[in-house]
Amino acid sequence: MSWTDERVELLKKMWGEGQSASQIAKELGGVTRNAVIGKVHRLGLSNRTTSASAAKAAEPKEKPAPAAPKVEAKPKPQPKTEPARPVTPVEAAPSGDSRPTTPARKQIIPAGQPLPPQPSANEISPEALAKVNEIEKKAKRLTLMELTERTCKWPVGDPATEDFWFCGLPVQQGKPYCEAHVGVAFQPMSARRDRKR
DNA sequence: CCCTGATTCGC
DNA sequence: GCGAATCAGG
Repeated sequence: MSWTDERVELLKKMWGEGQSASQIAKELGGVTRNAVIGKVHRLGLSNRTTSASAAKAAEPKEKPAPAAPKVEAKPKPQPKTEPARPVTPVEAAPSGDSRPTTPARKQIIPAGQPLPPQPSANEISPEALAKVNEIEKKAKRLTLMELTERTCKWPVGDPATEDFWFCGLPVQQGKPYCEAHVGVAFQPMSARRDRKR
């Protein structure tokens, strides 16, 4: 793959939006994050005020200084312009009953505790649900204590019963859930589709 | 260990 | 110009 105008443009756009090099590379396809980073540098756009390493490479080992005129004409302090960040909606806080929806919820009803009606929770694409049902078979079934940064925090079952655990599969980068659960947690809002059956 | 970006350098 | 390898940090 080569850096066509379109690809470069997308690169610029995404980079500007604060997307990571790996995400951009993934989106573009055919390139590695290294390629993206390399290109970013060549294009001149580099440090965004973002996480991770900001400017550590600020001290190269030794520079023979081949008469580098220091062509830096960019007195750009810090526009302090927070780029529109994607923002991650929820940080699953499995406390009490605050679960998004319980897909594979069994028909268990805690004695005397009728579950509150879950209105619009059934507007999830069948595909996504099916996917969830599948992965839940492989779920690590972790307890609250076992959850880590990279374990899916999707709750399964009812907290009031023994049938309660967290997915625990590897989370999707940056999200609190694994891929499958991200799929049902963050519905584009129009996964609507009338299956005629 | 996961991830991040930065730099180097042979191609 | 390109990007893998490497580096450096969180």
